[in-house]
Order: sequence, then structure tokens, then C-alpha cells
Amino acid sequence: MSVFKELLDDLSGALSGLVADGVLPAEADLTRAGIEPPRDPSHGDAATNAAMVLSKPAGMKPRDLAEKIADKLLASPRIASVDIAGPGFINLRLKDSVWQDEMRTILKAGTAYGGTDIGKGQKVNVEYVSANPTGPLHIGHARGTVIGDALASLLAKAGFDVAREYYINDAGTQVDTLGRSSYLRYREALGEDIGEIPEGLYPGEYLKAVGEALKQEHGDKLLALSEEEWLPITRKAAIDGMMDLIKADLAALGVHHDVFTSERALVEAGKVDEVLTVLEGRELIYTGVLEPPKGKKPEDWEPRPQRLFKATQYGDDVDRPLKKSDGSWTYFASDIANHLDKYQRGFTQQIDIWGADHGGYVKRMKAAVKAVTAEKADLDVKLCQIVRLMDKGEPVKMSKRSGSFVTLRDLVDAVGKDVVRFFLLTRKNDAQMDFDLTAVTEQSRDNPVFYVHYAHARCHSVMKMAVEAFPGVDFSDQAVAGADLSVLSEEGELALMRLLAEWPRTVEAAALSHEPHRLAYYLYDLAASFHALWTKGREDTLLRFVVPGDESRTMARMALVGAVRTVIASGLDVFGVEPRAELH
RNA sequence: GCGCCCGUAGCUCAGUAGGAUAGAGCACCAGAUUCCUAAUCUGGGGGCCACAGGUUCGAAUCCUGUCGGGCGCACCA
Repeated sequence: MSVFKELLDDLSGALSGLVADGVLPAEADLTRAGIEPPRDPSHGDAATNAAMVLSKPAGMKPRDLAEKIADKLLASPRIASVDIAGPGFINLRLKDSVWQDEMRTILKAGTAYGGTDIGKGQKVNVEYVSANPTGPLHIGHARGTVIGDALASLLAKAGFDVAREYYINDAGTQVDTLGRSSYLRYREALGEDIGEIPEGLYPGEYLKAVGEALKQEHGDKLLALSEEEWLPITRKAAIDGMMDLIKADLAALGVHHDVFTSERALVEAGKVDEVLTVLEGRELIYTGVLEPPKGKKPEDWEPRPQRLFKATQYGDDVDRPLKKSDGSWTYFASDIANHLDKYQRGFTQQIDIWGADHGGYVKRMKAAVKAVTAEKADLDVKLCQIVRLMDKGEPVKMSKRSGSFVTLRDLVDAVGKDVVRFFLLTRKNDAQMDFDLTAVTEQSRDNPVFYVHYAHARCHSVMKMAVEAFPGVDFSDQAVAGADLSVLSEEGELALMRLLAEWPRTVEAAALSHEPHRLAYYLYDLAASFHALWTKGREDTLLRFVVPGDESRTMARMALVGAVRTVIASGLDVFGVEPRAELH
């Protein structure tokens, strides 16, 4: 139980007490009343809007109702004093023991601190990356990869049962092209001069390895076959090769999926036919002719009767075709099968991470998930905006010829996985951002990666100083948790303790809103608060964490330092970033 | 033409379920170090939260419209 959870309990206790007293009507909606830390510290440790929200159903002025609520709240063992302010806020001041107890909780829980059970073990599926298996991951994939991975960890920390999923688009025309390109590389491996790679095929060097592997396995036997015969062979070899490549790229970023779902396998298992059956059963399929698209009209557009899904019935703008003119399934159709399959595996909560260029696809997929699951499953789509790669403030030219960065692996090799991960999580997913190769490795306050790392490292360094100043004294988390923490009464110390106690509700809010970037801002604030306190020790030696000759005070402050270290490590853990004990 | 996302300090961005006097970094100005790592910190100036209405005790936040920017608009993935 976190501090704010307990206060919320106190509040609902007070409110139901007032219902029993007849002050509040039984049918009043009590859920709108909340507890939150006020922005202005002079307003106390916590505040509630209860009196303002409930003044109407109570038929009382907010401030009068506030008096009654405040009386009840004073019964809480946590609350030291109450104060009614402004339009009817009830400001609470908590007993110092509340913060001291929370420090002990943090030290005891370790990096598990901040975890909650609001997920109640519900199954959530996070699908991310899902890049086409036609080559290595490039920089454009980085953001969605990191956000998806951190969101999955965040939801797990909030008590959800999370699956990390990758959907392999291995059934469309692109992988056929990949198979043909690989066949060319196969002939090359056999010694043939293939010259320039023809227009329309993939020229990437990375397919040479696939060609070589095909030669090792089949010798020259594929040469005698017709395309119809060799294509399935080369295509499969190419897809497998590319997926190995992609998985290695992901591993370099510290990303590991639980499930890889193959589009081709879904189609072959008849899952797409099942989609059609389900939708037909709900009378959501009909034959019709679509209007030509407004704006730019495609050259080859022609009115054609098609089997259409009534996406408009679930909020989409137009109904959507499920089959192409050649009779094969559209990407949309098999993607519905993908989401139906997830639902059948028990995932009623699904999250997809896509690039912003797929924004036009969101409505139809949400519509489809509702339709195919009879509205039992919910899909949230997070769109990731473009990241501009910069160097010293100038955009990096993305060209293979010039040898500049193009792949995800290059980026990780250049600045490190932790820098890539943390930095990409410092912005909302739908905000554009610049990734400056120079700025992210700078060691200064304007680089949040470094700033947070430094706070963590500083905790270690301070701890080391304490051990040197008090030889033989046990400063382990367990030992300092038993110290008398009542000496932590400096303003800066209390501010830091209050901030630490906000970690669980930060995790909770970020998880419920599917916004991992909030943790980055919290960690930055925590680091700032810690650095500020540290610097106070420069002016006044009595404020230092290590106070020579005062073991009990040092013990208490080591508890605070340990708690800061623990919470930072807890946050970095969600981000998949390794906490550093020292920086060099 | 339609849909989605966005518009907050000079710049890059936060803004916690609708809460109190809208925040941080950079840049600018003025300060702090015989010192637990100054790789840091303190203070200051800087705002019509794009604009106009609406909802309510209360709006940067929710609704409608306008303007401005990005993305997308059968049979590609």
C-alpha cells in the first residue's frame, strides 16, 4: 500500500461516514473525489477536491462540507492536520512517520517498489516492431520498438499479465520479391555474374548470406526448377534469414518478444476464413462497389464489386475490402485474423505500436477488433512520430552511399543501447523529436540520460564515502532501514521523501494511460531533487549526507540515499536501462 | 475534399482523471567550489496555453467552429 492509496482509503472512509450521518446522500458518486499531491508545497502534503465535487449532491457550500469531511479525516492515524483553502480544497499535512515508514518500505522492497496490482493479472498483449522481414531494422523502427518494450514492462509492473508479440508479415507480395531477390543471390553464390540488381528487387548485401545458405543446402538443384517450384524454398530461407537478423538487432537493443506470429501460418490455418465466417455470421459482410477515393485518384482505379466489411458500423469512414482483385486476402484481412487469434488466446486488452504513417489504418483495425470479438476485446493503438536523426544540430543525411547511419544496429553501436532506450522514452509517443547523436552522449544537465544516471551513480559514491568515514558500520539497505529516521527533518530531505512516495502512483498513472514517457520525467525530477540536496552540503557541511562523528544522522541519510538509488533503479528497470554505479 | 495527430516561454518539450499563482531544460542575466565526484547547484527576466464560443464552483486539459503544421486516404504492407 502506497501513501496515496492509504489516504484514498481514509477519504472514502470519511465520506461513507458522512453518508451514514445523512450529510451525503447515499446515491452520491464518491469516485470523483481524489487525493493528489498539490503542486505548491505550502498547500501541504496532499489535497482532496472532495468537498467541491460533492457540494452539489450534499446541498451545501463547498467550504461547509469541507469542514465536515475534515473532521472525519482527522481520525486517520496518518494525518497530522487539515486545512481548508481556496474554493474548498482540503489540504492535509501528514505525520513525519508516514514518510519514514515509506522509506523503510522502499528499502525493503528494492526495485520491486512502485509495483502495483491494479492490473489484477489481466492479460494484455503488446504488439510492437512487427517490421516486414525484408531486411535489418532501420532507425525508423527504433522508437516503436523501445516504446512497446517499455510499455510492456510498465504494464507488468502494474500487475498485468503481459505478452510481447511480433507479427511477421510473411505472406504478401513483398516477401515474394524477397524470395526472388534471394534466388538471384543464390545464382550469384553459384558463381554466376548477376550484374546490377534489377529494378523492383531488393539490392541489399545482407541477402548474399541467404544465397550462400541456399547453395550450401541445395547445391545447384534449384536452377532446374520453375519459379513456381523454387520460390517457396527461397522465400522461406530468406524470411528465416531476415528474422534471425531482426532478432539479433532486437537483442542488441535488449528487446525479446514472447511470441512471433506468422501471417502465413494464420492464413494456412484457415484463420482468415474464420474471420470471414464470423463476420458473415454477424451480417457485417456484403458485396458492393466503393466510391473512388477523393483527392488524388489512382491511375488504375476502376469501379469493381467487392466483398466488403461494414467497418462504418463501428466508427470507420468507409467499408473496407478483404480481398484483392486477384482473389488473395488483403493485408487488412489477415491482420484481423491476427487480432482474432490474440483474442482467442485470451487477450481482451490489445495494444499495437505503429508508425505515424499508419495513422489512417487505426479506425478500421479498431472497428475490426470490435466486430470480430463482439466488442469483447479492446484495441489501443499508439502511433509513434518520426525521429529526426541529428548530429550537432544538423540533420544526418540518410544515404547508404555516404556511409552514414541507416540501421538500428549502427545507432546502438554508436551511442549504446541504454542511451537509445532512455532518450526515445523522454517524449510522448505522438510528439516529433530529434535524436542528436552528439547531445545524447553529452555529460550535462540538458541530457536527461546522463543526468539520471549521474544521480544513481552519485548515490553509490556517497555510500562509499559513508563506509570510509565509519569503518565497520553496516550501511546495507536492511541496516539503514532500521535506523531512527526521525532526524530527516530538513526541508530538502522531506521534499525528496515526498517525491519518492509518489513513485507508485506515477507508475500506476503511466500504466493506465499507456504512457511510459511519464516515468522519464519523474526520474528527471527525482534526480534534480537529489542533486539539489547534495549541493546544499557544499555550503553547509551539516547538511551533507555523510556527517563525520554523527553516526545516527549518517545512517538516516544513507536510508534516504538508498531509497533514491532504489527508486531510480526501479524506473530504469522498466525502461530496460542498466543503472550505473559509476560514470566515466 | 475527408479522416487522424499536433499547436504551451525566443528554442526543445512536460503538465499527473477538470483543480489553487501554468512548469523544466537550453539560451540570456546575476551568483556559489580549500568541500560527500562543480560532470553540480542558487536566483532573475521571459506566457492572450494558436483563435472564438460552449459545458461548470473551476478549463492548457472536455465539446463545437476557425486558422496553422504533420500524416494518411480502393485492389500496398
